[in-house]
Amino acid sequence: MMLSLIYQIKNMKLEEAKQEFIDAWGTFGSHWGINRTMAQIHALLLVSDEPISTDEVMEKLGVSRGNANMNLRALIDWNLIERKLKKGERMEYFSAEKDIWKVAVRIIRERRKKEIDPMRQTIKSLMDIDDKNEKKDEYKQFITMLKDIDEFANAADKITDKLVLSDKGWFFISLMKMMS
Amino acid sequence: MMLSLIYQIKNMKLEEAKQEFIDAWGTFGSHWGINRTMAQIHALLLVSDEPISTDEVMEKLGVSRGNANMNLRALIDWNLIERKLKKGERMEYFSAEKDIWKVAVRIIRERRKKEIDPMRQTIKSLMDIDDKNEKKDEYKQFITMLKDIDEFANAADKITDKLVLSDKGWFFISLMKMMS
DNA sequence: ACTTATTTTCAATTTATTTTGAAAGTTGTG
DNA sequence: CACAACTTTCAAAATAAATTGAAAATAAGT
Repeated sequence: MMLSLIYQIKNMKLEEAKQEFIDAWGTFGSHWGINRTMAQIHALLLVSDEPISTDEVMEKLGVSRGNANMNLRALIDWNLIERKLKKGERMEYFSAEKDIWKVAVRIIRERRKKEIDPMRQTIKSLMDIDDKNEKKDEYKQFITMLKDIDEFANAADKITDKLVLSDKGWFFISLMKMMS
Repeated sequence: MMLSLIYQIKNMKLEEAKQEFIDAWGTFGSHWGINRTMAQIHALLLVSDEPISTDEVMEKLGVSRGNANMNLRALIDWNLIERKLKKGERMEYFSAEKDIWKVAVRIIRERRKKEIDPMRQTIKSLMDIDDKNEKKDEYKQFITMLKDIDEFANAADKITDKLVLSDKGWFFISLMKMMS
């Protein structure tokens, strides 16, 4: 009895820390084009040992069923969490990928899809404008700028490809090589 | 006379392309935590040979004076554009850093300030929670996760430091080394 | 000190994004 | 197939972010 009280007290800080982590991850996420609820659900699942149901998400984060559902689906799309079915139960439970390396890689991949790929597409199409002006300085400058942007985007792509394709140890070795 | 008409026609596509670039950069920017007007002003200055005044920005982008002013200031804060004074004139003109390498580095630096630094700060403070629980699995797992996040953030920091400190050629060489 | 040109500020408005909640849809079970 | 258990959808409401515009502040010239 006394023991369980102490246990409660001891546990307090851990629970507080987890809560703070959830909030921080939510704020952080919103700076990264991930909406707050989505990031918070993700954080909640990251710190939860057991798979969690939609109702638990609603309760722990105080959000509506619709919101919980939509963002759980989005997290599945991003491949950050997965559906877990408990035998005998119909209700869906969700658990997060816990390997932070994989998490980061998947977030980066999604962001690239939204942020870099469309820009490269546009830049590429703009470089196709007719070259009757090729002698004009203004024209040359513009094309040069587009090329430079594309070159940079290409480097960013290369790095993220590396990231996406390699495993953690491998990437860190490459990184060290690069830094030396 | 005829010549100037042809000149107009020829120039058309370049101007169209520039306009499309401005729009695209605006959309792109908004995926990166940079508001549309800020990104569009930046694009406008990137494709403009001559320094441009607030009034020209307002006219070319169809935005209010307040908006133009605020975002021009923000771009100066980010070190992406600078004030140019024309002798004899009181009005301010602005011109953009044209070196895309530098532009990218500066954007990355600002984004890191907003997105990575505060998160690392929080993670660090969460790792300080009392370790009376050190034997508990749940506690250990949580701390391990925080450590992993920090390790990843640290790697991201290292890469951007490299980026910020090196010049373009140097960085691309490092990149090649890394890729090999 | 006054006038005029220019920039800055910021409360109010507009626009964009997120969230709600209840109805509609789906699925498994007797 | 009817019911209950659960999930999905989406129009409406709430919230957050960007933009306006006009007044206040600043600076330059006379």
